[in-house]
Amino acid sequence: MTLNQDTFTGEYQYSLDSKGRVNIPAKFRQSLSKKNQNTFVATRGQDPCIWVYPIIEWKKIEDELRNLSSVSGVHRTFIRQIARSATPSTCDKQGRITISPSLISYAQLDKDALILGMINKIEIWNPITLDKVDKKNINNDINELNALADKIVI
Amino acid sequence: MTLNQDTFTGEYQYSLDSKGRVNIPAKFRQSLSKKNQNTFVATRGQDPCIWVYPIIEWKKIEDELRNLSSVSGVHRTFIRQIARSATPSTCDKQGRITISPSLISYAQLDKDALILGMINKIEIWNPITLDKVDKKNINNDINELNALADKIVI
DNA sequence: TAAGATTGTGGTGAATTGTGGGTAATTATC
DNA sequence: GATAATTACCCACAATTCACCACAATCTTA
Repeated sequence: MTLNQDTFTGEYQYSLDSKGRVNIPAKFRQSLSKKNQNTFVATRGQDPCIWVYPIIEWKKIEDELRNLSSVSGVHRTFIRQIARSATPSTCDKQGRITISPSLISYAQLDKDALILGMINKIEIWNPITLDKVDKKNINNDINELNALADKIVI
Repeated sequence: MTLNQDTFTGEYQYSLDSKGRVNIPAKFRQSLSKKNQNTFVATRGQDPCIWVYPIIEWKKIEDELRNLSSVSGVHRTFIRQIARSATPSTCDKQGRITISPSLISYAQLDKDALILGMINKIEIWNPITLDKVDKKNINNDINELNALADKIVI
């Protein structure tokens, strides 16, 4: 059975090699629609991880950013934070993308890279970091989860 | 893979040479549409940095400025800041543009130049200055930034 | 269970890119 | 109008990046 296109689920532990390359899980590559031409855009996540978008999806963000006026200081800061770290990367024949050094250091990536499917995007974590963040969040979120129940049915 | 044209993302650290030349990142040059004929317009940014527009994009800004009424003192000041320092520059065969001495001193540029993609334009910073501005912004605008992020980032 | 196909990882060579310097053309100055 | 200064253009080298190849481990299928 074929799932939705450009939709990512699951968890994979791969290695980041000495040249900053990580493998994109085969299942993710299969889900990726042809339009993307095997290209992703990696950028800073809101958490200390890397967000990887199919390029088609990223272009939507780009269009929204384009409509923000640079007369506003807040807008400028926002655009800068998102845009400066955004780097496109096409899968090589082995299915890997290259991560820029600044993103690697932002996500504190070492040898191990944990790849998470997040439906419309992919997250890359240092496993240790994710562990810490998970533990921290367990205690926090009960109220907000209740609020979510109004929005989504599982 | 072809991204949107005339759209710039990413961060690059290059050097400003003794003749006031900076390299335009190869990726930016590839993104630049033919119509621009490898020509940019550099001007003062609203932050202490240099803004570099593809000439086509710059012409749009000129049109917008034209429509601002000079009756308003704020408008006049705004137009003056941007217009007086605007200088066109075409890439040489190595992909560099020349920055005018007055812009160099405005952005307090030394040997190192940090080039940022800002979607529809390019920013050139002294890395140290950007660092300071970053730190200042982190504390100020968090609420507004989060609000923006909720709207735009997916 | 065995054979085939697929997937993840490391390394190598070729093409591209960034940087410095030198020469010709243009502009400004006296 | 001649000279000096500045600007623009071109060449060459070094470093980096990118695309490809090969192997080993894993999964699939008959």
